[in-house]
Amino acid sequence: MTDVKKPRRRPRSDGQRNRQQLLDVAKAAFTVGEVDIPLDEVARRAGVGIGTLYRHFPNRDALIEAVYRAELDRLAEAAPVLAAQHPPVEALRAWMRLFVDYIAAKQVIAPALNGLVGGTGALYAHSGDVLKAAVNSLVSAAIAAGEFRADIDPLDLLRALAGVSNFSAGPGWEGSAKRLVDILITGSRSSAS
Amino acid sequence: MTDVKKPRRRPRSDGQRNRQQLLDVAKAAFTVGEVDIPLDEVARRAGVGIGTLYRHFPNRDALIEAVYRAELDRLAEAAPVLAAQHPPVEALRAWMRLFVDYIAAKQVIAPALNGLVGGTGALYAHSGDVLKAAVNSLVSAAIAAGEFRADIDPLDLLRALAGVSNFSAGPGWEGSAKRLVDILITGSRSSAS
DNA sequence: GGATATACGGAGCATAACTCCGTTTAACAA
DNA sequence: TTGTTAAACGGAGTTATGCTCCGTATATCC
Repeated sequence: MTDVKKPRRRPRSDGQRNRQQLLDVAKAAFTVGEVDIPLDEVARRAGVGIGTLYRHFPNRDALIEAVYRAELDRLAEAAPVLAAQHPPVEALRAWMRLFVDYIAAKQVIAPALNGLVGGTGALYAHSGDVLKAAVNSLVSAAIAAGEFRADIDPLDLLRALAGVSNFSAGPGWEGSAKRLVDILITGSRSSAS
Repeated sequence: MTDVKKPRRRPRSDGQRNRQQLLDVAKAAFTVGEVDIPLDEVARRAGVGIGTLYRHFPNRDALIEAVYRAELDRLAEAAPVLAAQHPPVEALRAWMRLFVDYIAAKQVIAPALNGLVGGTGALYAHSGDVLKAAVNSLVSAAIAAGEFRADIDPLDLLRALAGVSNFSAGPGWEGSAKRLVDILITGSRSSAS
């Protein structure tokens, strides 16, 4: 019953190359706002056949997810680094701001996030976890240091942050988002009422 | 150049009836989670031809928007009522909780919200305004009463709230969302840090 | 160099969005 | 009530796009 892996052969080099090319093209398109780009077009730009695209990514969501996941992983990786460099609360604040910056710079996350939530939700199952773990560690540290109330749910903060990404249009958006980070931090402090 | 209106005739009754029927069917479908329901199916359930649907709503987004807008308007209307019944901060808290309840009860908003943000964005232009006005009045009152810091942007709170609607799956979600409301309120108080 | 698993490509199918236009009907006036 | 007409209807047909299928090509390994 155990899932046996028998990698009889090393994965083919052309396969990996094409896969990466597809991801690059897709990411580039999403970043420019072409969220609804036809998959045929993605394949064309990547210089591969449509069949190849579908072999690597069984459907549109799978492709978006792959792009999305890579970005989120990088964001999550920043958490431990920040935790090592700053006191708990400031580490959290810095991370949340990074989150905002990240969304502001690459439109990948926000648009990809939408249109997926309504779908299978399978994306969140994983990607959620990796981010969840990141905030979790930061918030736990703040609570352990007595800076945060013990009843703060890290997910709450993540949710609020994700919301901001939905509105990532409009001028002055970034500053607004960073103010929100401060509100959230302040509201979570143990000294607060 | 002024936009002249000459309603030579009263709008036809069957037209209005069909339009309403389409809205009802669509709302019902969305509420049950059938966000991707084919428009032919919507027309069929409403007992009208596909042509009729498209005359009333030029495309899918227009239909979703119409449903969505009606719901948001109702939510916005609650703001003045609550403001009359409670002191400023509590009115805001109550309204934000209503927001959460609303999302929890009817899945209309969350799924419809997604898949539209990535689109034309025209939806937010209006619907945003009506909600914006609602929160604005509540927050302004709280600031005027000296309960909130003067630099609080009502939109920040709205954004955070909208984010929660994205994660409206998973157990214990509602309680979590309400905790977030409290965090936001606490973080906005003038007494805080 | 031969065998074979692995990957490729793109024609073709299915589905769903959206258009077009001939037919029907509600509103109004005489 | 009946005639006129603007308004609305319906659904066949067009187009666009997601996705499948399978014969061909090639990287890997021996």
